[in-house]
Amino acid sequence: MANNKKTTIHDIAQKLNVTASTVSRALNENPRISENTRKAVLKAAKELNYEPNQIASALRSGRTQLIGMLVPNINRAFFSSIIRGVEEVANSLDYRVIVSQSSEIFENEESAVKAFLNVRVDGIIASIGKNTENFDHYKQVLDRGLPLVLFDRTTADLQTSQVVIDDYQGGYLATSHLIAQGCTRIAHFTMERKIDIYKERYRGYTNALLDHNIKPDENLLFSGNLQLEDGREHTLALLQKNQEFDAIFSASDYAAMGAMQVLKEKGLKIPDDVALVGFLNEPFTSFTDPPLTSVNQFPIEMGHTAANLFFDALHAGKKKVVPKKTVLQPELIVRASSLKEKH
Amino acid sequence: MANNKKTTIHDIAQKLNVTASTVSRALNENPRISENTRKAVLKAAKELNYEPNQIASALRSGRTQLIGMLVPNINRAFFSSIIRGVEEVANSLDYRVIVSQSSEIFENEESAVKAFLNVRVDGIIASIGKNTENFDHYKQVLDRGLPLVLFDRTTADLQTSQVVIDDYQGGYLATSHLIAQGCTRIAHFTMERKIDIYKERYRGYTNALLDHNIKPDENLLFSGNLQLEDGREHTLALLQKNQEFDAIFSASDYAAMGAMQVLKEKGLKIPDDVALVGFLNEPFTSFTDPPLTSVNQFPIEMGHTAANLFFDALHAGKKKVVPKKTVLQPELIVRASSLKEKH
DNA sequence: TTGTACGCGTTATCAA
DNA sequence: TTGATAACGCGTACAA
Repeated sequence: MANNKKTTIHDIAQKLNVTASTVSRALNENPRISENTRKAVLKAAKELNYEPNQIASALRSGRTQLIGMLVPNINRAFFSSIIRGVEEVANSLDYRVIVSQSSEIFENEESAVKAFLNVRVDGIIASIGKNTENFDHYKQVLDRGLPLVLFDRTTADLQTSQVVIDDYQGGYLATSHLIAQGCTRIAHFTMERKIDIYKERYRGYTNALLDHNIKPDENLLFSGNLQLEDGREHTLALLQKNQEFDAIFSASDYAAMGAMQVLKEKGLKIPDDVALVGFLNEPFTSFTDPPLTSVNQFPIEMGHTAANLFFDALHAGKKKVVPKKTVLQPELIVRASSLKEKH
Repeated sequence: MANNKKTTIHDIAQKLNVTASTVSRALNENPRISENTRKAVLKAAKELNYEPNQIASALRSGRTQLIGMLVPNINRAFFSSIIRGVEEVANSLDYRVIVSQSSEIFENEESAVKAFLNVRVDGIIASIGKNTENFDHYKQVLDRGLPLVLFDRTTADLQTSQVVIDDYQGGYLATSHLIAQGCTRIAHFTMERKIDIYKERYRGYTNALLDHNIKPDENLLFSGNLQLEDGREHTLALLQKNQEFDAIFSASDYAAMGAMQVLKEKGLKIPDDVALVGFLNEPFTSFTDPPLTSVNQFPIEMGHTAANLFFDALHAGKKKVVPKKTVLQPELIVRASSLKEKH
């Protein structure tokens, strides 16, 4: 069946007694072509089962229709959903997405960007690694005039478009909700990093307290890696220090999960004794017992936005547009872990 | 800083007063070159900040170092872990992975494969969509002599390498474990599809019963889409029909989760009244209450294996090797949902 | 061991 | 509107 030799525009040209350039024009919606030859070319192309060679096209035109996408971890629901969002937009415009993951390792991040540049991607969409403090590899991308869009984990050191969610608002929403449920002694689990997102969530938490005339208490603040184990430790510490508390707002669902485990082990009722709110809206949050209230970051929409910003920059081309920063509003998904009976 | 013009092998050649072909050979570990010039070229390349243009190389050599990877859903833990596994191997060999998702829609699957061929990937690693019954697009890949590796969702209609887990063994392990816990009335949730995997799990279930002299009972068998809602319905049906049962083996964690919810709502104790085993080992299984026993499919290892099979086929080149089928052994992860007190 | 010459398939720039 | 020609950057027979 399948021809061993792939047909090229020359084959089509030969068949129609025209030149390859005419065929190329016909295939690329070039206006400098008559409607008749255009139709003839399209017909012949179909007959000969022509498939364009994008590599040759890329070499000549300098455009590969490839987007390099860099994420810390592909098998985290948040990131894979963002990839999905980017893909949806990209594929609809006939672009392909190349994915690499840094695994939060700086060297991987550097080499992935370099690899992207070597395959001559048309641009890069990336989320910065936790421990990255040097951005030269990203600057190289910008120096080459390629679009670079950052999402979620961004930095002010790079003058480029970015999309984040309003982490402050997320922290504020979560905390206000707990206060509305009657909680006044609200602990917070956070992480100390250069990354802004945790600071913002913490700021939202603090301001929500202040706005409701509750004085933030340092004894209720815990910093760690926000993994399940950290949540367990923080909660045990809370209990051991005999701190009075009636709620926990964790900047990550995993640490919230650790808290839930410990609270249940100690016989405390959720949410009546301690109300619980996480952050990320990981898939598992609806499967815990009780289901965990959390902050949804709309990852698919974030992917859509990142892709749109990318194509904006791409189409702007040389004439450097002002980088745009899009801030998405998060949503508090209220579940049983924080919803007290009407009081 | 960054040169606007990217340096090519010609620039290096000029600087060293040699020809581009010499530079090319030096850069490609071609043996037909003296050690001296090789070193000189490498030095000059570094000085001029040379980065190879993989597009030009691909056009000339016919190899893009790109692997097209097709999955039903990128944001399912099982699949994103497999992607991760493939990436690890591929990147270490300087290959990049292009990911597309079919979303279980046949047309997407077709167009993704076509897009892969257009960018001239060196081969494809894919998992077949649920509803796919026509494999012509995959046959085209094979006709072109490109490596094609199928994972998890495979078909006997295609003569190509594949990697699956031993679903039969998974079903057998799960069921035997429940029997060892003293269960004799074990319900099974399955799905009716052309895909083999569910049939195999069911076969494992049946044979485990028979091997322990338990007669399979059709009244304990439920077929659906294996989503949470299906699990709920099946369990309610079990209870309403007043069927005697002391365990449920669900071919999916989601349906098992639905069962867990209903059982708890009805005041039944897990595992004492009803023991519960799922399949997939989704991340959430360790966060449920009680944690859910499940069958681990080692997705990352599956990705490694798929990549290795891919490179086997790639290196075999034209001399069509016999397609290999690798069967990975699953592992039962025993958690509290099925672990009864010693009896 | 190195150079010469050409081609991979397409697109861009002329000129007609 | 179409054709002729060159070029994108690299790899590889073949010759030297």
